Amino acid sequence: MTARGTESVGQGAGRRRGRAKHLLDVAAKERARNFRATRDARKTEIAEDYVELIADLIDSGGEARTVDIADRLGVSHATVVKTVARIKALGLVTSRPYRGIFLTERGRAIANASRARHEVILAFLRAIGVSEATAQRDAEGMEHHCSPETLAAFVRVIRSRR
Amino acid sequence: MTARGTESVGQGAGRRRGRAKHLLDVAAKERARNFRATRDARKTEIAEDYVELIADLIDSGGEARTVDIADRLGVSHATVVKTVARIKALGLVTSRPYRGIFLTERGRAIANASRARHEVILAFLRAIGVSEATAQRDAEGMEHHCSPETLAAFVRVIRSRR
DNA sequence: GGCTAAATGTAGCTTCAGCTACACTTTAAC
DNA sequence: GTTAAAGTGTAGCTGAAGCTACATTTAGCC
Repeated sequence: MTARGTESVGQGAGRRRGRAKHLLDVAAKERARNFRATRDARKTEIAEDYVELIADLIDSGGEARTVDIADRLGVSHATVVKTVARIKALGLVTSRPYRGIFLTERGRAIANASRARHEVILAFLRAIGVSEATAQRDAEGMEHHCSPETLAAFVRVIRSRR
Repeated sequence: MTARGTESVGQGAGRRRGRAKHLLDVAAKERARNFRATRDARKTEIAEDYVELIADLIDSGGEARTVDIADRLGVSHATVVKTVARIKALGLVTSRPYRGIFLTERGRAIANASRARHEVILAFLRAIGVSEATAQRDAEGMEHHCSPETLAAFVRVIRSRR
């Protein structure tokens, strides 16, 4: 706060250094928090994508294999191996060499929550008239950035359109 | 397709190797494309966040400085310097040592588009009853994952609620 | 005009997600 | 039972985003 900036609060657009901090900082801090939250979401979304997909594979076919995950995600199998090791360290899955990949209780809980959110967003997008293909695509991206409050609002919209 | 997998299409849930490819692959490829699109979005969203913020700073205060960007984004100034170098290489901004950061025409166009999307999402979230703070937060994250089609649907919802 | 604090830039590290290339197991077909 | 293809694992690279620590430049104040 030792800014010897011009305290001339009549800023305007032309000054070069020293801005009126104080008030503006509040909004800035607020925004920084939002960006931070988004960045944090970015870090967890890959883990969520994996457990959600693994749950799908297990539930619909019996087992989750490295190749299947790689195919569905569109990445190389080596990337899958590495990422699975990471989420294993996080306690979300278990695996033994050359055996399949399984969810821990925590992993299963996250997968279920993820899937529920995904379904809500998908249903919501369909409800407001978005085409199936686009809904599928956008839901994948939006999924990790919708707070419970927003999801609740989505549910209200879905209900109101039925 | 030299898979000597059991061509027994009556798959079920118990088999270990060799799955019925063919039909299932279509859905898998489709999904892979969605994941790929989301990953690609992830790569561009930081660049978009930067140009959008730089545009805001320029428009509302006259100049975009490294510290201001760092403050607003909640990252260290070193990170900003590095990222600005990257988006400069992409042709979105210009800068000279110890001088401010400015948008190129392309950068300005992207910033404008980004801001427009942001505003639509914000208005939409407010319209369906999401609180201001949450709307601000979620808009930040959703912004990069809404296709034009979805945005158009949002606009329709906003209109229908006025 | 000098001095000092703020701003900026640089160096070098970490983690993560992606890749290719190569090595090793499993398993299914014969 | 062998054997070769499919699947899995490992090594080592890249690029991006983040950090801290240190060096340099700028500019406001006296």
